[in-house]
Amino acid sequence: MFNQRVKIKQLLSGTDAKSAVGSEVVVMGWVRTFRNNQFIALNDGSTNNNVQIVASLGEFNEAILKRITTGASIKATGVVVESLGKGQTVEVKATKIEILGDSDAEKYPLQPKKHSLEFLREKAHLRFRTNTFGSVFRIRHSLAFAVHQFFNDRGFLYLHTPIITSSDAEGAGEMFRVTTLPLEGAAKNEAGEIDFTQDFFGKSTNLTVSGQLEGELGAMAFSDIYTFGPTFRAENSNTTRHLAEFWMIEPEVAFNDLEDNMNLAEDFIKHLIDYVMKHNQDDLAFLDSRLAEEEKQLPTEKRSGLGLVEKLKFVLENGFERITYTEAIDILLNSNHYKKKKFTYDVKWGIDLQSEHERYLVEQHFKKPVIVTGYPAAIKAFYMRMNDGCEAGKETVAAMDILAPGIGEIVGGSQREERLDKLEARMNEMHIPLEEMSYYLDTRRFGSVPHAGFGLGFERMVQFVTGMTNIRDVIAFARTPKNCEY
RNA sequence: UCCUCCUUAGCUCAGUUGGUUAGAGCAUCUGACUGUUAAUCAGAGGGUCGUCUGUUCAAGUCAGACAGGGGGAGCCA
Repeated sequence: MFNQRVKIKQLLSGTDAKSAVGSEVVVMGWVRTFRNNQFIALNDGSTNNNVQIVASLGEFNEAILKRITTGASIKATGVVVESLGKGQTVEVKATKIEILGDSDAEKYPLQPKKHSLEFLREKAHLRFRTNTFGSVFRIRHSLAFAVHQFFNDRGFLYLHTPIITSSDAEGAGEMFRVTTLPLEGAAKNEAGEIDFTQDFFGKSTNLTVSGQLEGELGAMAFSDIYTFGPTFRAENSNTTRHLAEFWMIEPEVAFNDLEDNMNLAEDFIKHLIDYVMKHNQDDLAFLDSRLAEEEKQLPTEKRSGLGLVEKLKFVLENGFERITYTEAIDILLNSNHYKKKKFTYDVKWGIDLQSEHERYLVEQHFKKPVIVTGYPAAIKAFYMRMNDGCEAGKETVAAMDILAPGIGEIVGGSQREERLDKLEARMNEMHIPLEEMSYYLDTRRFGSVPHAGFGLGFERMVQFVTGMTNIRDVIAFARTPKNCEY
């Protein structure tokens, strides 16, 4: 057996470290730096912290030492000793060092210094080896685990909704077509259009933009379900908050109303933060200090004031602000910001809230996450439940968006329209073909119940917890317009 | 898709009102030193200044087009 190593995280962890002193260990990993021709900072990705391997002078031949370069992989055998130097409590005094894989120092792109995120983005296959991305992706892993833990503990069923779908009724965005038809010379029908009956599925198909509709079907049998999978949008969005391929979590719960839905979403987000704060302290501490350093470069008025860990703690300890859309509009209209005409987009009842409006509410007015409910029906999707007793022309739906500082919309959800007649009327109004959605309407025909759900953009959550400002830096290999490397 | 900024050594960046041989730190190589923490010291190599076109006696510097990237907006998660 080759692998009898101890993971660096375990080797360095408080109680284990002391008790290991005097014992022989094998560690394997990649060289971060080699200082003074004696001290190897070795990392294996289990933690942000490096273990220091000491190659005492004169005990190793030059040929081996020359090959200990940044990026090289080594296997070191040695004895755990209390460190003579500062900066670490224990270190490994090497008795044997084997080079597993050389790394030409002249060609290896990563250096023991700060690189720009833009540069590292172009070296996406190597950036995992940096402190920043190491921490980001360990936290991403923890968040994914915490998602399943949260729902599993609450008796939710993890429903795998399809990635290829034929439904295009939700209108959540532009879709990627899935086809095996040839690009040129595809069969045409009598009308001169491409004949999709000749296609693999016998109809036009796309990559999913949301698992919600299928999720609702599951909730109508299992009561509580969630999905967690990749989602695709072919929108030409070039921003720090959008990806063409991203991961989304969509719980759907029978018998929940909008308030239950909000409570679930708030508990969920807090659970995710809590889990990471308990399990990724080193990573958060590193990202915290990284952000603090970055903030120092900013002019005072642009600084956020709260450190990353402070921010997460604050969110954990305080309730999310809950306001209606109508209240939000009033707050905006009464703000000095509005009176001084500082908004680019006008504010009046009926508009969709613009980024600048959301940012004002979250970052200036409330300074905490805000849940906005009761949006105008005209700007929301067909499946959202119509609120009763609305003034004519001011119909609202039981929608809710959670807005987070620095990210904007992190959750979008609603109580669904469970009344068949109302749902059909709404679909007709919005020109959604009832026949194609017959399977969906069946849930309202046979034992319909009030139910609600929401979607949380996983990458946006990772952004929020890590403080990374560009969404391309929280997914391993980002897919964005004109960019599908690796 | 729109607005805006950027592109100079492997990396991060400087480069004056257009002017002769384009600079620094880190990295690399050579040597010295040796309990270092992005080690230090001395020296060396390394650039068709994003691409193309134009203005000019002369372009890294001015203008235009294109490409790539950043930030913002829209669409949304």
